[in-house]
Amino acid sequence: MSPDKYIIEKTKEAVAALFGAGLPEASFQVQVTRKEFEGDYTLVVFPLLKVSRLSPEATGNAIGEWLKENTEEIAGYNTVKGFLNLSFSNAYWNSLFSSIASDSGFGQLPPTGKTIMVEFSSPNTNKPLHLGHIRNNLLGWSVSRLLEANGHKVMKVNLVNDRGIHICKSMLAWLKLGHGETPETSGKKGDHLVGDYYVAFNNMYRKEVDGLVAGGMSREEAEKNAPSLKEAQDMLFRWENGDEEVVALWKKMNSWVYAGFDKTYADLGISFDRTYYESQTYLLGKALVQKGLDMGIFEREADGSVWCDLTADGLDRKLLLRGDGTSVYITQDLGTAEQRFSEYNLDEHIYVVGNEQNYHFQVLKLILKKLGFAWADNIYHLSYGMVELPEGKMKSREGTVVDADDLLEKMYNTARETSLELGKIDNMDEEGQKDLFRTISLGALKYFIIKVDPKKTMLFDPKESIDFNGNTGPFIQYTHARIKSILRKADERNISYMSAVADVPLSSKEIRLIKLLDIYPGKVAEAGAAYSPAVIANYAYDLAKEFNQYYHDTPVLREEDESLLKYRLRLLSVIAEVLVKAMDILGIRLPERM
RNA sequence: GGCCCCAUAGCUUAACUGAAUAGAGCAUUUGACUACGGAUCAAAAGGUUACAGGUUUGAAUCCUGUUGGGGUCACCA
Repeated sequence: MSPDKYIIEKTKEAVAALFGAGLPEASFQVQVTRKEFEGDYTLVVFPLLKVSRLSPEATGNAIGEWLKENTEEIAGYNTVKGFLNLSFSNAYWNSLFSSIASDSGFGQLPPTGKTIMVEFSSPNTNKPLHLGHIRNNLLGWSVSRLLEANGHKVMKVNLVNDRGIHICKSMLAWLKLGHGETPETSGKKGDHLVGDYYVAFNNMYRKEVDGLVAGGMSREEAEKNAPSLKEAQDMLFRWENGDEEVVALWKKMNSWVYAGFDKTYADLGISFDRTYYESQTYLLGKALVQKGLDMGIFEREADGSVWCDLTADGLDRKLLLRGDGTSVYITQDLGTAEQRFSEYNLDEHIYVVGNEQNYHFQVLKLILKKLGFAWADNIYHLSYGMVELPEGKMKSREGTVVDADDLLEKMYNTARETSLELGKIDNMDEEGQKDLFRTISLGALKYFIIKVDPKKTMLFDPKESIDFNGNTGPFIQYTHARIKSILRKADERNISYMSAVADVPLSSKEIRLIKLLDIYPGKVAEAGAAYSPAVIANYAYDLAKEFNQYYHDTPVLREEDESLLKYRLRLLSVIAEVLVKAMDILGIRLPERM
């Protein structure tokens, strides 16, 4: 049993024995003792004063004395103000560590039987992925892994927005200006190629608008009537009516984009269990609109459009079907949600989508609830903040968008330069080096993004790139490489430490390390409940830092006492394992050497 | 304007359900390589947790108001 739970249980007994009264669970609060005080764990005694009817000090001392007398594990105590600091016996720490070390599934919580779908990434096919998508992808991936560690069955899905006016714009520009250019002939990655034509369209369009305005038309009129926009709209119409030529072009250009996306996803190390395409789902939801009309919760206007009035709930009126009977974004979201919940019998559905869509998801849940779906409550919008640059928001018009592929390449180069400079891997073969540079650069990027609380707007400075020192991914990777290096040396000396669980005296730093290891499963649960991989990231850093401090003044391999030597090596190996597990949740690999 | 989110050291950021002197990293200053990995460690300095009230034994955390920033309120997705 974990020390904090143990203390709570025993304190309950103490309170009953000493004061003859019981208290609710919430009255018992235990925390790790702060460094500046003597002790391992601290009981907050204030909530217990009600029944003790004594001063905080007297209450703490009475409970401390009782615990010391009546348990083997608690060896000492002191009370400072209202805080009872308890010290566990050395034997207790030894046995706690051995139970952690022998648990091969440590940190993996028991199966819950729940199935959770996580939708993330969800790109448009008219432009390449950028920094914002990276945050989305990394969050979606790590939350999925986190929920798996919490014992859930997780299904990762992507919903590709492959249809609509935007892709028609790229297609149109390609027809007019492309001269048959392909990824092969141009040497461009498919998503970038198509993205370039999207930009080209907008340039063409803007010129037309300016021309019309110069000819005396109002800007508003001009923006609606520019010929290229009309053409794009016509193309969308033809697409919706299955025009073979348009559909063939659409398929061709989308296939280029998908090849490009696949490369970026592979570079990021993420994958999906299923990919949905809007071209196949955009008609879903119409039946639900009819159902809502039948139930009387939706209303049809004279022009045929259908609305849901949410003003009574403090929201607005929401359009669900256009006057011409076609559906809008939310219509298909209603439909896909229903389809997914029934097809996979989901217990929960998480959407990893930026916070600019908070309102959308609020409306979505509310309408589903009004339609009578109990599972509407099991939809969770994992809303994350934007990634901003030092000069402010990323704006495609101003060319400040940080491209995902560019960024990955720059990170790779930085990692290579730094590693080669340090010269520790000169004897590694070329493939091994490349793999290492990739691991380090991705580790840096992923950690940098994931360690920040998802809901906060975060700042990313590409010029300064990303640090490799301090609270960073590479610091944790480095720590792991150091531990592995020590363990390799132990192997060379044929020291077998894997089953070393002797009764040895532990230093305070060793106890701190064991304490940290012990709270890992709790951190996984905490992070899972909050859908926040950042908790795990910060935990891994704490553990790595604690190890570095310990290691600096404890020359492990020089220890002459054999049982102590083996014990310490075993401790290091468990630290390395836990680091690997924690970082795996974040999608970050830890190299054996670097 | 209505609704939602955010505000912590010069910068980037922690702090689970309220708890001890608000933790880190970067940058700055200083110290530690005759090493089991210096991508390290030790130390200094840096805070009225935007502001004003309130609740509480106790508030960065909860409540009210103010200021500042962002988002959203499309027959776009």
